[in-house]
Amino acid sequence: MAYWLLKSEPDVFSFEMLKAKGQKGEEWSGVRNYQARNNMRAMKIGDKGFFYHSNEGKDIVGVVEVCKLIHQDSTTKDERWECVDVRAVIDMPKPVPLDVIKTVKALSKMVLVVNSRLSVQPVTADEWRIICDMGGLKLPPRLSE
DNA sequence: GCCAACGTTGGC
DNA sequence: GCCAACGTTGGC
Repeated sequence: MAYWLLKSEPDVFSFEMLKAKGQKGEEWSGVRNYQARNNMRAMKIGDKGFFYHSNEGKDIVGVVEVCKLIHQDSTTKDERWECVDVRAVIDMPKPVPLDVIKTVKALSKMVLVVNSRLSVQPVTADEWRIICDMGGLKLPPRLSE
């Protein structure tokens, strides 16, 4: 299984809003960047991702999982743009801020740090474990629910 | 609000 | 196919 990080501006679409969608989750629509889309193409059902609040908060606030594979983005007819669906899994007991992440040497190669503009990015298993730990998640969410 | 970094567009 | 111009993102 692979790990990811999804960014959203909380005043546009926050983790709270995703939680309100329940088990059905929501389309991760609106991505108009090939790299980000290609990352979504690589996602499998059950893959986990961090939910990051950009602009406001600038912290990882929760964990999501992929609940529907890549499909046409319903917000456009342009066939280049596709997306997956994700649902909220759990809150970070203690949100992990970007400025703290930047102080951790083992996280200095994170895409979030190196290329802050990519809205859907891969996370390594090591990065996943470290951030879950920092966020007070006792153990990383299980490989399958 | 500014601006650096990045991606996309389009003229040549 | 190059690259200048432009638009957007997102940290600060």
